[in-house]
Amino acid sequence: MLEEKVEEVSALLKSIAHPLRLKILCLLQDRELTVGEIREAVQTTNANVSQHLTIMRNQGIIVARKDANFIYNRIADQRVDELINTMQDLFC
Amino acid sequence: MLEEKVEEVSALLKSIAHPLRLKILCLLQDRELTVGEIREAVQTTNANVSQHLTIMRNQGIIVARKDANFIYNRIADQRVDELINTMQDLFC
DNA sequence: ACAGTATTTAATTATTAAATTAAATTCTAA
DNA sequence: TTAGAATTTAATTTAATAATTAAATACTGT
Repeated sequence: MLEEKVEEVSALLKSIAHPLRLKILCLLQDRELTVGEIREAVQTTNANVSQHLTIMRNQGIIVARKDANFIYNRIADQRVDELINTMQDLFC
Repeated sequence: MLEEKVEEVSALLKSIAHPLRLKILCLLQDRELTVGEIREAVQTTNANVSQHLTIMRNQGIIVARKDANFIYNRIADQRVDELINTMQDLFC
């Protein structure tokens, strides 16, 4: 793997390598969810979910769509979806 | 993904999600290498390589074999090897 | 315009991770 | 048995992450 790719991929992994973020990504595998729905599913605070979503948005993994005062989140990068699938196949 | 698995997989990802460690894993994909060989390939200090190897050994990703005063390292978990391959397919 | 809901931002604190340097182990070969 | 090479360990410093709380923003419906 080229140096440049190593940096890119390790940055991507870092943004997935947190229990809450991994959980969020699993929730978003087959649907889009609002911050509130995610908060409800993972049992933490809005601020906490929001901050973790921000990390993943900055990484380009997740995109948000606004509708009224709800923000719907979904996985932006198809490859990340495939990576999650692979990890589930391998480790679950 | 079950809560228990989420913890397990995110811990695994964390131990891969560092540029130096990812680089080391790529180097070890098709062979075993000593600490010195790895240090040479990644251009850092022995201590630094050693510490990163320790992290991956503790995670069970890497095993070491001692011969004379050399320590040969290799990937211990076949699934990690497959994960690296998948990432290369997806992102390289 | 106002009250209420959803989300983000900011600030603080605590925890964990990383790199560096030097000292300590472990083994070999003479 | 001692000098030298390979690796680890320990200690220190610096930096990055995470959670929490409170305040701010953005939008809705009345």
